[in-house]
Amino acid sequence: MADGRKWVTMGDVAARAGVGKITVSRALRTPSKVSPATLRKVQAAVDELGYVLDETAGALSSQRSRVVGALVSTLEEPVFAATIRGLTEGLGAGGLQLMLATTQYDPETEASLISTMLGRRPEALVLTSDRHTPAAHALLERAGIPVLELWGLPNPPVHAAVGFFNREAGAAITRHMIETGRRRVAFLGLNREHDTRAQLRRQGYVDLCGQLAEERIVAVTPRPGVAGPDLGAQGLGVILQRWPDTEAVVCVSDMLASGALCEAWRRGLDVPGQLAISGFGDFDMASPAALALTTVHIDGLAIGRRAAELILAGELPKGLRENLGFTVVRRATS
Amino acid sequence: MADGRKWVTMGDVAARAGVGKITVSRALRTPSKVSPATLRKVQAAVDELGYVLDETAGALSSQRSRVVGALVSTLEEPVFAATIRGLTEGLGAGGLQLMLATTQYDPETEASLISTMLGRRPEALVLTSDRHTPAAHALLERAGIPVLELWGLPNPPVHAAVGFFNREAGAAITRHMIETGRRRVAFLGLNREHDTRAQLRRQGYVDLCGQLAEERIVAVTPRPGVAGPDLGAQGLGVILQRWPDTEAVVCVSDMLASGALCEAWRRGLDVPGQLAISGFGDFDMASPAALALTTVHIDGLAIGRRAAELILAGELPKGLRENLGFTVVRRATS
DNA sequence: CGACTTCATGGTACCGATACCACCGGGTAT
DNA sequence: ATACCCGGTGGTATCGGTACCATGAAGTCG
Repeated sequence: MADGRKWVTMGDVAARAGVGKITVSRALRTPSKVSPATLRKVQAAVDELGYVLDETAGALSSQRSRVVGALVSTLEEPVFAATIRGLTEGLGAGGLQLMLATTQYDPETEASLISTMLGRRPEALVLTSDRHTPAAHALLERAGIPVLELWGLPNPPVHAAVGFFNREAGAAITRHMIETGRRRVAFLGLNREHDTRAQLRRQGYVDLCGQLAEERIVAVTPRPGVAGPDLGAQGLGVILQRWPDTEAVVCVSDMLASGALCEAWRRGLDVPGQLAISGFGDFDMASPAALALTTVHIDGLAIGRRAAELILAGELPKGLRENLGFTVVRRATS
Repeated sequence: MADGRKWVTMGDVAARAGVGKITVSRALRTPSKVSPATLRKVQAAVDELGYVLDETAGALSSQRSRVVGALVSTLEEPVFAATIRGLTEGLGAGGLQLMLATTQYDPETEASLISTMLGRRPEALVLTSDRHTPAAHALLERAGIPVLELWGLPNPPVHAAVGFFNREAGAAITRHMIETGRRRVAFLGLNREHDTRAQLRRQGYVDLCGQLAEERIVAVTPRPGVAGPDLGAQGLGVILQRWPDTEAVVCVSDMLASGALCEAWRRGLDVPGQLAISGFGDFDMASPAALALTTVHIDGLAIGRRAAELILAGELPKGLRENLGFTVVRRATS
C-alpha cells in the first residue's frame, strides 16, 4: 500500500480471534477440522480485518502452489477460448487456478514462458503447441510435473496429450468435398512456421490428392500473431488466378474460410454451386445464423474439461494420448 | 515429480558453483553486481542442473510477487484479446507477469476471483468491468494496490481507469446513422444484467432519440457467457417484425451486428440501401476483407499498453481517468 | 474403571528465497 | 602511512504460511 500499510497476516487474525495461527489456517483450509464455535470466531476476525490468505507463503510451506500453467498459441483468434473455459472451470472445482500466457505461435517465446511458468512451481503444465525447442523439452522433462499437450496428438507426446488427429481431420474435410462431387479442390494454408497442427491438416489434404485432379496448395503469410479474414480473401484471389476452374477450397481455419467466402461473394461467385468453401474449428461466425460455413467442429470445451480431469486425477500415465475426435459439419458453403 | 525427486534449489546451485546462495540470487536477479568469473560459474551450474528460480519463495521474502492480476469479462468473444496482449507485453518488459481470469460478466464470480487473485499478492489489479459487489469493493480498497478499470471511464473509478466513454460512443454511432439520412433507427442490445458498458452505449442511443422518429429498442438474452451471431439474427427478426419500416440497426456489439447482417442478406434485404447496420468493437470479421461492417473502432491494444505503462510507473494517481477515445468507421453496411 | 481412541488445539521447525549487515582486499585521498 | 571507500562476497534472520508432533479433554469399550 502506498502509505506503508502492510497486508494483514494470519498472525493478526489469530490474535484477533484469540486462537493460534495454525487454527486460523485450518479454519480457512479445512473448516471441518475446527469446532463450529472457533470457526465463527475466526470467520469474524477474517471479515473484520479483510484478511485474504497468502498463497505465496502457503505454496512455499506446503510445496503445493495450487496453480496450473497454460500456454496457448493465441487469444486473438478465439480458437482456444472454450478450452480455456473448460480448464478453468474444471481445475477451479479442484481448488487449482489457471495461469495463462500466450506464445504467439513462437517456440522461442514458448520456451521462455515455460521457464517463467516453472518459476511459479505449477502443479501441471498445459500446452496447445507440440513443437518445442530442445531447451524447452529439457525443462519440461526435468520439471517432473504432468505436461499435457492439447488440440493434437503428437507421437510421442512430451508426457500426455488430449486432442484429435489433425491429419485425419484434414483428410476428412477434403473427402467431404470429393464425396459431394468436387474434383478440382484447392487447399488454403498458412505460412506459420511452427504451427504443426496446421501443417498436419494440410498433410491430410495431400493424402487425398490422388483422388483429385491436381494438388493445388496456396499458403498465405500472417502478420505476427493474427491470421485474419483479409488473408483468406487474398488467398482466394491467388487460387482463382492460378487455377480459375477450382471447384472447392479447403481452408486451414475458419478465419481464412470466412475471408475467402466474403471474397467469393464480392466476386459474384455462386457458393456452393460454383465454388465450395470449408473452414476448420467451427467458431461462432461459422454458425448457421451467421456465415453457415461448412467446417470441422472441434469440441474445445470437452478438451479443456478432460484435461482438467486428468490433472486432478493425478498419476497421469506417461505416453497417454486421448482422442476426442472431430466432426465434419456440412452447412451452406458446400 | 512422480518418483520423489524434488525441485532443484538455489542451495544446490550454490554448492555446485562453489559460492554462497546469495551470490546465486544476485547472479540471476542483478548480474551486474557479480564478477564476470563468478557469473560464469553460476550460469554453468544453473544450466547443468536445469535450475529455475522459485518465484514463490522469492515473492515471500522480497514481498514483491511480480504478478499483476487481470479479470476480463470474457475470452470467448475476443474483445479483450488485444488489450491482454498489450498488457502482457508491456508488463513483461518490466518483469511483471499477468495472471488472467474470466468473470463471465458476473459480479459474484468477479468478487470471488478478486479474492483468489489477492491471495497471490499481486502488485496491481486490472478489471474490465466497473460493476463490483460491495464486498469486492471493500477488498479492492483494503488491498492497497493500484486497481485499473479498463474499457470504460466510471465516475468515480475504484482507483483509476483507462478507456473511453461508452455513452459517447453509443451516441456517435447513432449520430452517424442520422447524418447519413436515417430516421427510423433501432437499437439491438443485450440483456446482460451487469454489463454496464453495453448499457451506457444503449443510453447513448437514447440520448439521440429526440432526433429519431421513435425509440426502438430490442434486447436479446445471451446464453451464459456467449453472445453469438445467432442472437443478432434473432434480434433483427424481432425488430423487423415490430417495426417493418426500420432503416438502420445500431447493434451493441460486432457479434450481434454480424448475425443481423447475415440475417438481412438471407431475407434479401439491400444493405445498406434498404437497411443500415452497425456494430461495436471492430473485430476481425468487421474488416473490409470480410463483412465490411460499419462499426466503432476501439484501440484495445493501446488501452492495454497504457495500462501497463501506468502500472510500471508506480504512483498511480487516485481518481485518474484516461480517455483514449474511439473512432466511428464507416464501411459497407451504412 | 483404566486403556485407548478421537477431537480440537497449539508449539516449533521449516519451506526457499532475499534483506540487511558484516567482512575482506585493494585502490585512492590527504 | 592512515583513513576511507567500494566492489565482491557471505552469514543470518526473516517473509507468512503449513507439516509434524504433542497436548489435554471428552468419549468408547470390555
